[in-house]
Amino acid sequence: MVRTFKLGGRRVAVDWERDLNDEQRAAVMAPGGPMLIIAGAGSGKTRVLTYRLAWLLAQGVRPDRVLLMTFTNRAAREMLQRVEQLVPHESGAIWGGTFHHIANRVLRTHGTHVGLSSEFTILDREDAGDLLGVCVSELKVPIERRRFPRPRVLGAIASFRVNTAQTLERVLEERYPMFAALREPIDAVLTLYHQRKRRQQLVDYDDLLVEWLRLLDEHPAVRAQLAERFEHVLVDEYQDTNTLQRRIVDRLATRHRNLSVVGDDAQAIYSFRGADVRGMIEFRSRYPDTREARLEVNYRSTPEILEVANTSIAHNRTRLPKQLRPSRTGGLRPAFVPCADHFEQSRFIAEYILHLLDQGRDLFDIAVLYRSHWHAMEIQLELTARDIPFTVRGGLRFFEQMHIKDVLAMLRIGHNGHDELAWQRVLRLLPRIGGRLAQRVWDAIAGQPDPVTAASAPMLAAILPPAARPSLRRLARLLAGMVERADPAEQLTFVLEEYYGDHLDARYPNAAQRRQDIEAVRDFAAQYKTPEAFLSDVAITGDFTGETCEDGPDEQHFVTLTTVHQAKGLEWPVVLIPWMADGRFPTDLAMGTTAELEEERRVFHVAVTRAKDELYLLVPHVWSNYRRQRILMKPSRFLTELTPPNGGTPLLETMLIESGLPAVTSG
DNA sequence: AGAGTGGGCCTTTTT
DNA sequence: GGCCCACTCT
Repeated sequence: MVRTFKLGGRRVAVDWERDLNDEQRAAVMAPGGPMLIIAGAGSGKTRVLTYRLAWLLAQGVRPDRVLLMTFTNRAAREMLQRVEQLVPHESGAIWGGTFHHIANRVLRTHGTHVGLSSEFTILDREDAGDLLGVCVSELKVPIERRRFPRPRVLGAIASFRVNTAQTLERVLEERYPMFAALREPIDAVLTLYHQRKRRQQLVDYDDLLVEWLRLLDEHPAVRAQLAERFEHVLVDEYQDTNTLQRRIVDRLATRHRNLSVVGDDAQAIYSFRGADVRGMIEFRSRYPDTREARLEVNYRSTPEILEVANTSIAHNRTRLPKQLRPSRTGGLRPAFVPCADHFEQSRFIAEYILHLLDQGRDLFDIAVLYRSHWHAMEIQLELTARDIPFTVRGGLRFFEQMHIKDVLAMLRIGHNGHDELAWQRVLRLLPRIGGRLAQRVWDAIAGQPDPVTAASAPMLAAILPPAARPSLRRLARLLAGMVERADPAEQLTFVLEEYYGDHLDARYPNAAQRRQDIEAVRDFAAQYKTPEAFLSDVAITGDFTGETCEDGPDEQHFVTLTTVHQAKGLEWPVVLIPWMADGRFPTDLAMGTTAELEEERRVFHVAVTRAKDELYLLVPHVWSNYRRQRILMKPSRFLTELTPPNGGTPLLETMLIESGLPAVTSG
């Protein structure tokens, strides 16, 4: 059945019959109203969302009246591109992106209602931490009560509070009991932090959402305007939304009530960020007339892999029961690989990758997925030693690396001369200037209408000790030259050539690599016309590394190393999961409560369902920790619980490591 | 006084 | 390995 529609003078043809199975088609062609699409891993969730969008457009819905909320900007981009191919329409007309991205867009135009000028600056996590640190020292919190939370932790506490819409007291009791006694000083620090942000027009990630919701709640006219505008609201990865986000969605859908949410409760893995699966499980209680669609046919994995996934997740109590059904025929059984220790584990991974290559696999076919970044350390060393090319997704996000943040800080000063954090950062880079002198310079220029000009005033250097004066003069000249250039790419080139390149050479052994990084940023920045557009995108998304890989001139192939969290939504023919030991996966930090353990099991579920053909689960039996103590590890309970109690066929094939590996080195 | 440097502590997941 | 603190050098 091919239905043809006339749209914008162009005939579009989509074969809804061929491209979709019955389950998918029901979801795609559903009428308006609230709809919950429960989409198991690999069941074509993205396809359903894109075809749903295409269907709506084909029905005559105007693209600019559709809102698509996704978990990453990349996901939005990919879906919208696909929709454009299916149903040609004006590019960029559909609003799509992460909650933070859309919030930024909304607040740049309507923010004045909640006290934000359109020029506000977005703080990333490190900036927020720096500012919190300043607040702690300003309040002179009595640190003799030793364990006062670090700025990072303070940020996490503040974030958890707003994202779950709870009181500070409650958050401390439930998640940070060790700090419960410090509620008052913590509260004082957070209050000061909030005041400082507002006074300087600074907005952290959470503020984007908080202020968006406040805008909708306190300004009925704005809410009416936005709710009227978005005739259809679609939310991806609904299982990972938090209270704040769900409230925003609810407000936006008040007028038309055409709200489609898609997700998989078995893949809810962001509770540490305030997300709550129950939001999805209890969707119907908020929208009693919800239409439900289920996608349970898995197109990705072999039946053997799915059996592991199904058996494992069945141990969870908080879930919407479902069973992934294979569309593929039988393949290899997933393998359990016991290793003597984590060195042998790394060697196995390296050698097995070489073995897979011999069998005709490509490096791109293979991924190593782990629970925490540091689990990959020895593996990286081993792969490097054997010249196996690999890429590490995440870890330090690209834009969070020190050298990238340094040059971005210069651009931030050019965009907003009153950006204190950027000034402090840049000033502290200068020889003979540390935190104290940086503060002194900032105090001198902060009140000036144009701090960049003020910094070049000849008299200013007099406030510094003689040794520090030349570096300040040089910085002033640099900034003055930079702001003469209007677009961000040129500014970056200027900064790199005139100053930062030398700085790198003098300071880092891998200066060439860092220089390349900055050049990559410059190339990325070339698509932006103004520094502001560039800087806010960079602040909200670290979603850039993928781009360099694809657009890079060298078509190099590599194995992927990534945390499970960052692997979500991706797939590989061969997946290796190291550290399948209790205390690692599940991590011992999340084995306290049933809820935590169930979340860990969902992380495992995500990991397993990334694999298409082959899955290897590795357990090192001994771990030598940083104190060189040798610690015995037990196989993960996620593996032992897979074994049928009364002697059925085991789900895993034990794969013993054959000799040929170098002898285990001691110490 | 404040910048630079070496030693001890610990390791979740991220828009 | 990364981060904070205490110590030493200018």
